[in-house]
Amino acid sequence: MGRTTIHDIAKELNTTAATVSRALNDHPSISAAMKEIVRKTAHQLNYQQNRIASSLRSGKTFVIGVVIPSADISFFGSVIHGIEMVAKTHGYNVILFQTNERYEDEVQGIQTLLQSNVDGIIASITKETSNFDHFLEVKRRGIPLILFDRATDELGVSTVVIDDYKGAFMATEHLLQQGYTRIAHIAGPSHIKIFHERLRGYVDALAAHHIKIDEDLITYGKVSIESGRTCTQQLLQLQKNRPDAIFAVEDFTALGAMEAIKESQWNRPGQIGLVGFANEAFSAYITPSLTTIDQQTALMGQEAAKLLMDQQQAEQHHEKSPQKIVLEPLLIQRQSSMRRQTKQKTAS
Amino acid sequence: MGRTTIHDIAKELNTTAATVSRALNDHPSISAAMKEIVRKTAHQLNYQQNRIASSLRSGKTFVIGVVIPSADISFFGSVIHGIEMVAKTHGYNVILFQTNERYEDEVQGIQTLLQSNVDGIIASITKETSNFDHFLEVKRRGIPLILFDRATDELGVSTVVIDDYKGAFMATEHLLQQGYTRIAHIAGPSHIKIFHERLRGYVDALAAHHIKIDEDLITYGKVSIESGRTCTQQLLQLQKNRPDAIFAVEDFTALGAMEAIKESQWNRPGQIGLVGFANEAFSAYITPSLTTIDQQTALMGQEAAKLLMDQQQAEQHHEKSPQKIVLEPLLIQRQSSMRRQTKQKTAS
DNA sequence: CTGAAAGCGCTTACAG
DNA sequence: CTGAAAGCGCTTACAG
Repeated sequence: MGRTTIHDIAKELNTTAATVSRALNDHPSISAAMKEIVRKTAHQLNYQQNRIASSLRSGKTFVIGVVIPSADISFFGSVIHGIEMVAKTHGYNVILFQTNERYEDEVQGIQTLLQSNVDGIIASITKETSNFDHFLEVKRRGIPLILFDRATDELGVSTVVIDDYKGAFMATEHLLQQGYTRIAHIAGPSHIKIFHERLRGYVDALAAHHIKIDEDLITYGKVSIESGRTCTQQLLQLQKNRPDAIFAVEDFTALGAMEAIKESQWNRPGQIGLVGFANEAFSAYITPSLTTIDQQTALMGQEAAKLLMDQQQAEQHHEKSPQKIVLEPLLIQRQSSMRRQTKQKTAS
Repeated sequence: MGRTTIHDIAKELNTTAATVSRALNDHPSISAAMKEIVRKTAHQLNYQQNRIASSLRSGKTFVIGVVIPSADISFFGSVIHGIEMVAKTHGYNVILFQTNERYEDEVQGIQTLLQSNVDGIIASITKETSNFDHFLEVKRRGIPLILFDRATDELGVSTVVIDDYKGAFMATEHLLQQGYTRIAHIAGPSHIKIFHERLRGYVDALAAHHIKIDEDLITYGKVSIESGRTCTQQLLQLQKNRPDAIFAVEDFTALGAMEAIKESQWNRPGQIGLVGFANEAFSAYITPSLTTIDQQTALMGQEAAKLLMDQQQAEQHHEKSPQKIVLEPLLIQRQSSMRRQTKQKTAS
């Protein structure tokens, strides 16, 4: 009864725990013969290292903490998928902590992770967070910290984000290339950075193609299906300069826009172009399927984890200066933006 | 430099680490006055317990391991959401391990979790797994194990599943109540338990309403959009007894069926009823919106975590006999099954 | 190449 | 009510 320890193996072989430990950890000063016999015996006795004991002594836990709003949001589910995949290949485990967008939970999460002596933390901050003391404590302890998506420059840590500006630029340019000329934008609240960036991308894409910005074609929504519908109804009521295409700030807004278009008199395929942003799970399956911008969510997690793994190495040597990784958005072309409705499948 | 330990607090107060430890853990034999001063000092010195050290000594880690195919699948994302929420309120952390449906990864995951001395494991087994030795090892060590969704009776552990039979029964009965009488079923591979249960629910619902089973109306698909489309095309070609409704084994199959229906001559609203299973993210947003069965995924995680928390208590006293929790499926009524197309919104 | 010894930071019987 | 001491299972400078 009771798990096999290195002492059991040592006793079996008439040697010491120190030697067994070194052998199992492939320490260079142990003879090949010794390593061999130790490993064999360990296997025979069904030995499994006690990582807790190892961690306490060595100061390394091989655990990283991930702090996200909710695993129930597909975006974050996909990111932690990427994180865990990379972490695993480097021998690290992942502790998951959800904040549910609450600042207090975030503070508590960081504290628990510090108590657990994690070797690093990857986080996406809550919408509520404006005080960063808990993250500063992480830095003060010398624990590598990576922020993704919801990042801030205030902390001077490495970040992984997607290029919202470029994504919006691509979306708008795609509509132009399809031959649309009066492209409207349903924006989100401008004080939120990602939405502001998407607005900028839209504006600059038009400018780059020498199209004058028409303020009437920019409307500010509340990032919801309902809001997308309402905004679109307004846009379609414009007397002159009615838009012939809409770039919506994200897919749910686009979905509402699509409904409004379908209910309008301009409901023929290709009549009003539409592009969303996010590549939500539903966007491939609605009718018409929605052209959108993919955010490479799993890649985002992988890159964040890779940054963290790099910093694990770097710790020994010298502090690395914070890195800023900006992922390329991907244009996913589907039916909703195609000017000429060619024969296509709904799903793609 | 260096974290505050209980020894630092003890020195500050001219007492011993033992007393500090007891005070912080609210041990009954410590005076209220002592507890008060210890807590104050701990706070002043910014003390945080080292959970690793605590775990090594006490044998309890307050960590549970969760083993799932992938966090990138919305079903599992939702379940781990539920698990983490409950675990947190009980002071437990969650280590996440993904198998990506590979048996070897599952074995390795269980091994890592055992090395980390987790206090319990919640898992959903891979499609590949047919050898359960790694799970038996968990049992042998006396570590509580809970299986959800992909469960097996072979291990004699507690499980949380959804009532697939009942969900299918409800789906079929709903179509009957809408006035459909020739209800077809696109089934999945029958050797997979959940699909077989859904087939049984369909058959029994018809029987309960004295409707004779027509073997021509039961077709076996491959659980994909394409398969749903093909199967539906076949069904609609039946000369006599053409179905007036279809119950699809899951939502992607239903999506393919919906496309086939729309492309057919029976494409008027309410002409052919359709119900899916799973309440996938897209199902509310396609046109028409898809009636389906919700699997209460977050609740599944919560129930699994609650079972595990119960067993943490029980361990001290006596082994609890394994429990089997069967969750109620929820019928989500949307447009695709409505006989009379009343005025409705697309999303609900 | 191997061993003896100390110690990571806690918890907890055993005394008093 | 508090203290002295042992020990959880490892790792790792220090000797030889």
